[in-house]
Amino acid sequence: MLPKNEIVHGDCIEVLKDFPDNSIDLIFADPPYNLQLPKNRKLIRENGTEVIPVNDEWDKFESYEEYDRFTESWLKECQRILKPTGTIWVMGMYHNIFRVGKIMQDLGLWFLNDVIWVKIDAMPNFNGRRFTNNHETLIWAVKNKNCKNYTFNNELLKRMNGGKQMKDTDWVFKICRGPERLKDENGIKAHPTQKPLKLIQQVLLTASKKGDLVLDPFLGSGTTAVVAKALGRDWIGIEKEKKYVALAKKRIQDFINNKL
Amino acid sequence: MLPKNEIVHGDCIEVLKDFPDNSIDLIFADPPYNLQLPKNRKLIRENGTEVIPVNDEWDKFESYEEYDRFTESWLKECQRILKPTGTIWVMGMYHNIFRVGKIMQDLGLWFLNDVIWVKIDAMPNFNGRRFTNNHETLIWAVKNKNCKNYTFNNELLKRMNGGKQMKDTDWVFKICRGPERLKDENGIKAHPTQKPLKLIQQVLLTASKKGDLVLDPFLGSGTTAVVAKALGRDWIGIEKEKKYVALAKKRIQDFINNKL
DNA sequence: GCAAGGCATGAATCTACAT
DNA sequence: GATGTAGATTCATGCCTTG
Repeated sequence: MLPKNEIVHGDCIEVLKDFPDNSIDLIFADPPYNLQLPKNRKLIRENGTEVIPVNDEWDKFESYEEYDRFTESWLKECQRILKPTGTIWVMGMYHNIFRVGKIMQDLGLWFLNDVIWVKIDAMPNFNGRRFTNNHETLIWAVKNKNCKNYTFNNELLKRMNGGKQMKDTDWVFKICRGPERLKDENGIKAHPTQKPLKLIQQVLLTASKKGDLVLDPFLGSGTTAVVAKALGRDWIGIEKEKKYVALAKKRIQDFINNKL
Repeated sequence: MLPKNEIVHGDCIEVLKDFPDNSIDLIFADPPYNLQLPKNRKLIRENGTEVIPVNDEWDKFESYEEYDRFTESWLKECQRILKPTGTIWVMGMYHNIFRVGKIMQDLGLWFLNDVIWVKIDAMPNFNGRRFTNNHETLIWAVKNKNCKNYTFNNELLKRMNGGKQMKDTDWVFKICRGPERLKDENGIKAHPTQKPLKLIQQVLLTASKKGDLVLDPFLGSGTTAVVAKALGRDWIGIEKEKKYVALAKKRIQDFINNKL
């Protein structure tokens, strides 16, 4: 039925179709951003090193329409399986978050906040033709407009914030670099978009309780699973790419071994 | 032809239809967040408290569609009249900005940044069920993907930012309160969504030059006109509500009188 | 051992110009 | 227009080497 505390290898839309209605407490989704980078262009730093872009096949879509169809499909399933007391978090940046947000509203998901993750140590804008991209947006929503009884750990958040109510602009975290960043056998980043543990931790501390069931339909490097495990939540991760399934499995096992 | 340095009283979509193609250097738009339909009108008691209407009758999906049609109409005109070297700024918050952003992308407008205005002195969230809303989002875009020669005053921005490249999260300004806030004869705020001068000033300093022509299709209290005048830009303002036309006209005249 | 400096690098819708 | 090549451009952070 529900494969708790496991990674499911497969297309998330297909996998989600087998999940029962109203069964998930919290969904964290970091879907493909549809970056649309120019082809055959390299970005070289002054010191001669090359910026490795997100160029994976999973981020490529033929058109806005195709991206929208994909987005609506997985969001529809997520909405269906989300409990009325649950919440969904969807993360993105200006390439995709506006499309995603409109589709969420059209499905009837009801927004609670759009939270700004202000990045520390983000990459500068090299050519000086725009502002530095220094944030990502997290849309936080309930299943529909009538859902009022969702989890929001206000007192905990206030304690974490020096006694003051936390703002949608108070999420300031480092990007994932250094020892936390998973590397492959060549020392290159093993996943192009690994998210920081602290960011996901903030999501789970905000909107879930111990024993809740957390779903990540785009598990990637497995950050959500590790954080859920650490915080005593059950979790389900879905990942399409076999190599990332293996990466995340090893990561989770390493985490458990070091913990015990 | 182009009513420079004037306020045009009328529906912005109708007014914009008479403007020639490729004629505006910078558009700043702070569109309405809610539908202005009669069935959605809010009732305000004499003591200022709000009568909450029964909303169950009207179809929520229909209202989104109505808002989307309106949004697409004015954005289409704005895109048409924007110079290939110009840029458009559209401001909003989570109620509307995702819908607006998707429609902009669908029209072919090409995003440069989504800038976060981090508010100072924003209202707290009283019931402790969400994060405090502490920001608004400004989408900054060019007419289409191929437009590269837009104005971005990088050197000025760096000087304003201590020699460092400015980030999309560096826009921290107070909300419009105190003497800057226009009041009516009863001392009540004369416009519900008056924006701070410094915010609009940052927009114009970022993406326009002296002598450029700036358009605000939702002029409201006239902040854009005042800032444009102060910075030596020409401007056009469109405003549908007669009382706000009068308010802005007086404000601009007061500004000119005090300046001279 | 400690301080200073070199070096790597991060979800990025690069720009200008020639062909 | 589309494509290819050369050019100009950037910040914070942490690890590691050097002195």
